[in-house]
Amino acid sequence: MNGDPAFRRTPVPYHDDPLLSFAFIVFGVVVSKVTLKDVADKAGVHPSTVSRALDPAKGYLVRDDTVARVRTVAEELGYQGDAVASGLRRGRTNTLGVVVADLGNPFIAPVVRGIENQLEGRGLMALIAETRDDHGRMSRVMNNLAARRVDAAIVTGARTGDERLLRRAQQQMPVVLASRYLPGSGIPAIIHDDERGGGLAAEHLLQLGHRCIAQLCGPADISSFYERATGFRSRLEADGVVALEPDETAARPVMAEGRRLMELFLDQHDELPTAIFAHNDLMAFGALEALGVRGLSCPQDVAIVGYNDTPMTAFTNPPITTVRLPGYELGRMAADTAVMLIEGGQQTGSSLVLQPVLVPRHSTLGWHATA
Amino acid sequence: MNGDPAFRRTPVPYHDDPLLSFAFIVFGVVVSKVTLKDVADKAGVHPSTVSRALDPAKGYLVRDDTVARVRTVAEELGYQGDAVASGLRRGRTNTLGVVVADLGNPFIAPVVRGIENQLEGRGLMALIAETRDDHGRMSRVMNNLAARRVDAAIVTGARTGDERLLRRAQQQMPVVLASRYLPGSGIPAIIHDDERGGGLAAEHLLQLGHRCIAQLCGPADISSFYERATGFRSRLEADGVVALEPDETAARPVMAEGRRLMELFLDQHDELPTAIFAHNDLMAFGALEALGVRGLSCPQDVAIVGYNDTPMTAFTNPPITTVRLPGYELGRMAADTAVMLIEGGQQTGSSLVLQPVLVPRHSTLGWHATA
DNA sequence: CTGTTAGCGCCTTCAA
DNA sequence: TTGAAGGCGCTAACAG
Repeated sequence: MNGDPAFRRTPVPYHDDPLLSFAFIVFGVVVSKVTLKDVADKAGVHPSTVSRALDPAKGYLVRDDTVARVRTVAEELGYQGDAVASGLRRGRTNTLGVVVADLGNPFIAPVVRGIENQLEGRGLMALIAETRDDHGRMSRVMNNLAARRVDAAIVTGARTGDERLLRRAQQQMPVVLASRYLPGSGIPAIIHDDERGGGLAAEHLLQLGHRCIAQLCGPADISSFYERATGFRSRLEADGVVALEPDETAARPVMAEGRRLMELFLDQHDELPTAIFAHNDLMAFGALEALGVRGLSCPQDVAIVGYNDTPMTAFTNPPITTVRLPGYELGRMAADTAVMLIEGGQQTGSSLVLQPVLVPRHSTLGWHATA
Repeated sequence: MNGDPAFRRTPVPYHDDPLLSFAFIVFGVVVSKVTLKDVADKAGVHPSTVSRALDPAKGYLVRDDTVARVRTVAEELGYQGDAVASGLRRGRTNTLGVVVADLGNPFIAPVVRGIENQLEGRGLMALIAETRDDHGRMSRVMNNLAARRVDAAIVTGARTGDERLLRRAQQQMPVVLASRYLPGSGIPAIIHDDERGGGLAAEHLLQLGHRCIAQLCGPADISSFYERATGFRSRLEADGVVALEPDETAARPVMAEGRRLMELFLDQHDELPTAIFAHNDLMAFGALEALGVRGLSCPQDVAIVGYNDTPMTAFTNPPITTVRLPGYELGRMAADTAVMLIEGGQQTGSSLVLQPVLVPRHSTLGWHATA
């Protein structure tokens, strides 16, 4: 990598070979842009024949030896079909938009992975965009996807305020919500049962004997956090326990906000709760930090439950009890749903709901009532 | 979300309004596909005028009031430009391919994030693909990107065996390597100085008094692991210490392989090393597990150094000493380089190399010589 | 400043 | 089984 020539890419008319319409200069090397027509000319057939011969779904229309000849010529010329032109003609780009709130959130990686893995093999690819939980960005992103004529969009970063936007987007492409949904919007969604997840967290803490319990809530305009909160509260109430909460919810479900809410709570309440439910693992770590600063330790002084089962939670100090969500599966199912919608399949009606599992670890199991 | 009507998307000729060439049925609602021509007709101008009026870079060619009128009509009709058609005509898709080895590797998230954030605002978007370190997949992915006429590709998942493939890909689009590079290939790369990173790890351990030191190596055909190994070895040798190694390297840089190599090492060597350098944090955790199974603990029995400074390493048990890489920055710079190449800029010559930093934590600081 | 013309590369009628 | 024709939606080049 020393002193490479400029990497130019200037289209120039190519005169030497009448077969080749165009050529490019790349790294100083002339490279042909071979088109269907070039292949057709060299093979002595019409471009449409080449098109048919090279399309697996249309190959049967062409005589076998013609197909073979065309294939050979295409190979020789290094023909590389143009998906853009094909997309324009067919009205299909074989591209999916994937809209996430935060690429840095560890929960999102398996989801994207599930989507990508499910798309691969079908010739589809994912265009990825990050909204950072910002409505303006969401708007721009959806417009951009519409302009690019993606065949469908999978949105994992929806907030309540985005509903109108997303319904409008639906007029241009199928939209599938993943992980976060918009109740009553009619937009198909693949989600996890967060009300149940919140309930599982509550039940676990109750069983361990906790009665003074707090929760640090994620943004209330995001379905998954709202439902975690509700599920948690109602399970506690069933046992006559009231969930304590700081008087704010997190602006974004990140570590810094977990820390801030924990501090806020400690400032506002004299009595230390014996257990805390943080709405995701990131916030749980923030809470952990805030406790540490005040000389409190987990699980001796306070038990903590997180959410998501982020890969490292098993190895943290202490290992964090958390609610595991099937992120990879969720991604795969969202991709499947999108593909089904693209192909005009029937929307079966209700959202698909995946079930969470509680994973007990030392952050709660290590706590013992000091009575 | 109960009993939504089928999500059909059938193109139908639209007769009621002669202005509108086409309409679609989406969710049972007829939605127009408004084209430039529709806007032009309604505004009483020629399509090219609309095209110019709506293109920020060409707007100055059109009289202000015409621009205003066109804008209004476009708004009224809900005109949404077609980036596919535009791309075909202009020979530019405003799309970048981003090829990663493993979307699940926590190091990759900030890189992708850096790329995406740098692209956003320039109207570019990233098509993402995962190779899973598989040569066949890499081949298919690069072909797919070529067919889609991406303006450039950023490849973070390159292995030595992919060199020919990627040089061929360069004839169709600019290629930028990120994180992993191919020495001598002439393909521009943004990397981190892994030889230095390995050296930092070695130096740290030597300073703490270790003399019996092992390393668990990542795949040798990936530049970054190869250089970590070399940098580590040579720094140790400078102090007359020979790096111990199991007789295999990891097939893939993942936790399971870290565990396997650690076990292999323990089986092959009678003497327990006092410190271990794992080629990334994932492998470090694998090693930690393997040690735990044999009743050994870190840092009391063995000190461990990881690599990457994966977000959670600060919170693990024990917190892991690791080498921090500027992943987000690397992504941004790779995107910048790609954009520069797209715009025909000069390739400045050498690769850009970012510097790693050692982050000392309890996994090494907690170790004390038992002499 | 605006209109005309001519495709970009492909695919899908329709006709032979 | 193949060819001819036309156009997807947009934009660059050329006139005026």
